[in-house]
Amino acid sequence: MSQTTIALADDHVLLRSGLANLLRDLGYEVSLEASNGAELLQRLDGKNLPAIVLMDINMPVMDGYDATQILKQQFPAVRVIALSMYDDENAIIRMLRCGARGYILKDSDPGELKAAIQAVLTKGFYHSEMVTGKLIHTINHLDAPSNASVRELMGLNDREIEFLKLACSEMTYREIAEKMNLSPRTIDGYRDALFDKLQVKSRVGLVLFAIKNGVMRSE
Amino acid sequence: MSQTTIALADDHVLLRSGLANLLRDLGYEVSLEASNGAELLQRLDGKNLPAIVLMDINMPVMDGYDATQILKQQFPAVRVIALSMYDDENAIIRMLRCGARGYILKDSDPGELKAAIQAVLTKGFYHSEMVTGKLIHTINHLDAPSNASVRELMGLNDREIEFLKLACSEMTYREIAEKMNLSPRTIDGYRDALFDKLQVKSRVGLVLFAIKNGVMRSE
DNA sequence: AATCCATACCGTGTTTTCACCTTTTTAAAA
DNA sequence: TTTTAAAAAGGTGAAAACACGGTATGGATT
Repeated sequence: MSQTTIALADDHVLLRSGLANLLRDLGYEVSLEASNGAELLQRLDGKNLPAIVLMDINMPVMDGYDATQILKQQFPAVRVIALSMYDDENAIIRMLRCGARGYILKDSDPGELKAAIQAVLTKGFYHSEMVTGKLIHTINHLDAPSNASVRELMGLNDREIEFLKLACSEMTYREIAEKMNLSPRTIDGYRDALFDKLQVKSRVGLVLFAIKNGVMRSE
Repeated sequence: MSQTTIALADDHVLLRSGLANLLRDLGYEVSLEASNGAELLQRLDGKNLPAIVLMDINMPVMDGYDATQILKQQFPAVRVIALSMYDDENAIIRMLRCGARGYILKDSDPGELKAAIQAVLTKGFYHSEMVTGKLIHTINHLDAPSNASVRELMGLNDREIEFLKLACSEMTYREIAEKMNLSPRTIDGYRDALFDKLQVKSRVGLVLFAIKNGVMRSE
């Protein structure tokens, strides 16, 4: 069985060389070293593709996100493992969305690097506990705040929340008034109260607030 | 150190009893067995709370989703591990969103059950490879339609998409015109064109469309 | 050169939205 | 019963949004 080939994309020369050495020690073949995403893509010629790319995120010219995305659609067989300095939640999610199969920190120990590579080769992905934890956190906290919390946080009452929901539609205030069995003037009052409470100054502001806070999702 | 107490909620008597036995064999104390979510909540009295609840999802009267959600806000200290027959992606996500700290299948082996319990006790969560895989899949595929698809589907051009993004703010059209270096009249034109293309009839409609189609999320 | 087409732009008029300030109604509290 | 507070409703005027029917300009196309 032939050796697993790996490509590197990282703008820090020393880190890149060190990493290449380490990978060779681990028994892999480093077939390509690029200093940014654009160079990597340009030097991949379609044949002799690496099995895996270790991709830095922050790189000049073209960063890891874009490079991964393009790589994924151009050469779907090549699997990307993101390589980053920080365990930033957004970075992780974003790289995964771009198609990365794994995400490891630059200060991981060689054992983890090898584990990641092997997992990606055999199972198709590698996700450390750190990544999983962040993922769960995102799933849970990206969850829009409930109506209850909106009520409490912003001091909105049932009627105002009902109005807010209706404001997130193409109805005019007059039509909303009808639907709520109130005078248009009363609706004016609700609107002004919400403008004040939510610190917005237009109906679009109301809609954006409602969306951001998950006021809509109830029905 | 006192024994870890665990509560069970499952409508299948046999499975429940078997599970209780197994847990006792593993060294845990089973303090409560309920046949559905409502019964569980009703029999938790605030003191003598279990450290962990093994929660079935499909139960009569009140299912695992609602029970977990209520439990979470009523007794945040109690940690829920979901227990399910199927590795259904939506079920997993939904239970995690409801506040479950772990998700294991009913046909897992006792070792995994114990691992899950210990992980939840010590780290606060347990997520098997199966769960992580599903999560990644969701993150990648639940992805909102891209700008590209909006462009294609609705026939919007770059400038229109740029306008659409700005329309999702509290700026007036006049201000948007300034920011885009165009006359307010031109903006009128963009608006009218979008109203037509997107089949909406107000600025709120534009905002709702943009949100629904993920036009915003780019920056 | 004439035509087409897309983009940018203009005029006018109506409706809706927003701001500010006042009054009536209702229901609970003193 | 009077007081008080909140909800509902109103008047007015200015700004913004919307509708409709046009014009000007600069490429491509023929």
